[in-house]
Amino acid sequence: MTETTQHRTPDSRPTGGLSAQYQPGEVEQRRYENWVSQGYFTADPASDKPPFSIVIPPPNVTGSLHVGHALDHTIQDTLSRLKRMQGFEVLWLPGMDHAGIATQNVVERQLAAQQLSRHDLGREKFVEKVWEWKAQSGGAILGQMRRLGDSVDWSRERFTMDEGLSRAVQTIFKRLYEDELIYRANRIINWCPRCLTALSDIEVEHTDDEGELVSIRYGEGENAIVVATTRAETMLGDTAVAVHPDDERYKHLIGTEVELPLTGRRIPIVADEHVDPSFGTGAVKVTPAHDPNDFEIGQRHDLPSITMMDERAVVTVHGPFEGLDRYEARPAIVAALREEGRIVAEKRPYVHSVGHCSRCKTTVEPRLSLQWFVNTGPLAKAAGDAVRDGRVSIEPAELSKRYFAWVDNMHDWCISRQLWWGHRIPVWYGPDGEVVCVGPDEEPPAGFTQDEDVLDTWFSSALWPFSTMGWPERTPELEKFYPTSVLVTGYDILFFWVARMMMFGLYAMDDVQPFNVVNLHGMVRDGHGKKMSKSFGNVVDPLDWIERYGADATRFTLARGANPGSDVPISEEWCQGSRNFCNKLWNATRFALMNGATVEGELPPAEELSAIDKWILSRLQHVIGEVDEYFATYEYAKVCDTLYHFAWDDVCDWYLELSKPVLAGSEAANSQRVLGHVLDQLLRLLHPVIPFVTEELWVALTGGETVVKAQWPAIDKELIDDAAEEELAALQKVVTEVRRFRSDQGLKPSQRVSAALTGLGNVGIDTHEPLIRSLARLDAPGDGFTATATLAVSGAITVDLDTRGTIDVAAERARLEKDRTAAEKEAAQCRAKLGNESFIGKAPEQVVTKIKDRLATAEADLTRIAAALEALPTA
RNA sequence: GGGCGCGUAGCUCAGUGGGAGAGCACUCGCCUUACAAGCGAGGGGUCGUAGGUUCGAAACCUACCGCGCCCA
Repeated sequence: MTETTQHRTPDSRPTGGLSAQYQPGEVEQRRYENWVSQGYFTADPASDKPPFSIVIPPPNVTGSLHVGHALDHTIQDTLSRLKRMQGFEVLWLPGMDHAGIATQNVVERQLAAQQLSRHDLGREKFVEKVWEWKAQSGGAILGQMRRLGDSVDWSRERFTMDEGLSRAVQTIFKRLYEDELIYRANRIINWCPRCLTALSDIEVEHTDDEGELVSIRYGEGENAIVVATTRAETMLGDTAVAVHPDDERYKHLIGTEVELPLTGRRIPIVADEHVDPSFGTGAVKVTPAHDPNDFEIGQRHDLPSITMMDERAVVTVHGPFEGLDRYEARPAIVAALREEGRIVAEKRPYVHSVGHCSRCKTTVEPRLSLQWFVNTGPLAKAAGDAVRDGRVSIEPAELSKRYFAWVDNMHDWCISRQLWWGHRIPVWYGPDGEVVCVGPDEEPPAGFTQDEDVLDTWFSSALWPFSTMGWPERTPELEKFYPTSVLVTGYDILFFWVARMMMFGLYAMDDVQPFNVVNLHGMVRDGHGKKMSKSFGNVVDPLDWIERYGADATRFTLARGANPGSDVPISEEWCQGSRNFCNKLWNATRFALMNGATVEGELPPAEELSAIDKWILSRLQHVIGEVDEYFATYEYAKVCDTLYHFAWDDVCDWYLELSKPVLAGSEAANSQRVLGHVLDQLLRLLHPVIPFVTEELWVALTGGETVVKAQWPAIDKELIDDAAEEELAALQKVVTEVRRFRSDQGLKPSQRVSAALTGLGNVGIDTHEPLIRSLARLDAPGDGFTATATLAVSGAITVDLDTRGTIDVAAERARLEKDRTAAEKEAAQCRAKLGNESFIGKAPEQVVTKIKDRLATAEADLTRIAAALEALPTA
């Protein structure tokens, strides 16, 4: 298998230098570099063509191409290439995200290997170090995008931390600040005790974890009250116990105080509507500094907040527990309470929902702290309205419900992060508590110091559709390409990113939406629909597939699985199938070249064409129409499926086989031209999904410069030919029936059989008799022809075969009986319907007619099957 | 707990009122001058369960069972 069969074909016929098998590795790099150097992907804002633009969801600078990117990029590249061929000026803008926490973590890990922390370097040196890291190791994904074939405009690559984008960040921050849409406040936020930073709500992942539920008795005797908690350690920070105001069990206690165990503090018992009387004992401990719900209860009842842990989740309250980590403190405190006889019940394990840092998986600690927030109210309203009024459509539309649920209930967005890598908050503080927000071209007053925090990475990502085009300047790019045409991304970041781009885009761009369409795709899963995970060992590395099967096969596998809104299962077997498909195209084109296929000159007029040529041209028109329709509705799987079947079934299995005799003869010219045309069009249609093999083949076939710039096929209604399609359907039926007979009879393909065909004229295919004979391997009846079997094909065609007396009667009887059973079932179904008066009376006329036709066909079949069975010799 | 979605062939999925489909897998036969990464033929499904609407339900409605995702 290692040796290629490059010169196996007779060299008398030109093959365009194509080997017997497609070798993607040899083609891809060469083609890609050529496309880029020719400038095919460079967008021109001054162009007269209508614009089509996509901004890439910027991958993390730390990232490498995983299979999710491969899907996302395949779709974007497919759309970009399609639109380019359709005559649009296409901008697909690439770039990367600085990925605050992720990148800082990477560099900190490197420092840790040298026993250093970022504090040893200091802020300035550390940030320098991160830039160094980026220069050396960042952006591996960019090279990998080339291998996938991404037709991005490399001349416009951007980075969220580059100068222009930083300027955009500062500009919008100041605007929002001045519009009072950004504020600073002491709030309870999600805190990662490992990353030591605040997180926004959506950077927290909830999972059901095993914990414990401990019931603790506060107070003594009649005034005792039992609270249930999963976080016993936080009792050190309790400032109240809350019950529901209507809870009869506790009415007498409302307004009284109990002693908080282990501390000697006395805390009030308050009534609050938000307490669920059915949870636990119906009484809850209130720790305003360490729980978001408790924080709100605290606000409503004016309770003090006692912070009992530091930023690393270590207990800071003086006493025996001071210095213990939260997980050490929990059992220690439970033990101490148990000793006092205060533990009433313990449930272990107790499964409940726990939040984790989306970056490092550490359990999030709610923490009261001073942070910056975006007031999302008016921004989220506008973001919802843009979808509601149709300026932005979400595809598939069902997912817009989720979008509304999110934007209509958005919490204020915590945007400050206690990190060093990111856009530093442009707010400066004066010696006397002055606060100044500094714009891009402004200087802070002397003696002021800048806020230490940086912005959430998603803050700059939210500006991506316009910051990358030069905003806040009014650039030709913005003029031409904003709003962007489509945003392609996974439904998992609808909230992270899409909603935020909508808010900032509408705000910054005078209420013009950042994109017209949001095309959401699913998550890539393994061949059994399971989530890919390292621990499960089912992760596909797209680069591995590209290496072994080619970028086109990888892309086709992904696109073929991409049904709207649903996840995309892939497996290596299916990728092999895609590779086989590319090879099929390769060989079809090779065959065409060996047989003089050409794209020179006009197509011959219909009246000069054979039914076969007219048929394939007609089929092609339908396919063009279907592909256009499916692209318009983002049905990538159906685009692929349609083209796969047209190419393999119609073109290769039938058209090429039917054309072989003509192409080998002296009157091949018309078919050579039609074959050239069909392949030319087919390769164009496939190019957006599988760019490399189509480019190689199209150039070989047509001698053109590149299929990248070729015009997208348009339907020619003149070429639709129903008569030719019916004719070919009849022809296919005869051939298939004879093949089935041969197969059932165990006749080998090499075994020629004499046969007489009658009745072909009944369906107008008498002229195709030689073809039928060739495809079904039937010889003309010679002297001494004796029919030993008769095959009655529906449509009054009869094939008498001379099988030299060796007919397998049992096999033939079985075959006919199977046909009879099917026909009987069909006839019975039809009769039942037609015998139903309600059906006749209420069903539409064309349905009734159709059923009548079906019955007639079934009855005719039954008659000929009965005759054939009758004619069989008895065993 | 709230919301959304899904149960169709061994696997993964199309089909959304009128003849149960595809890819892969499987069985049988073939080195057939483009392709064995191929060609030809075939087997395989009470469309999750139970009711209902309808002349007619895989599709529409209700309930239940099972699974998934998002949010709290």
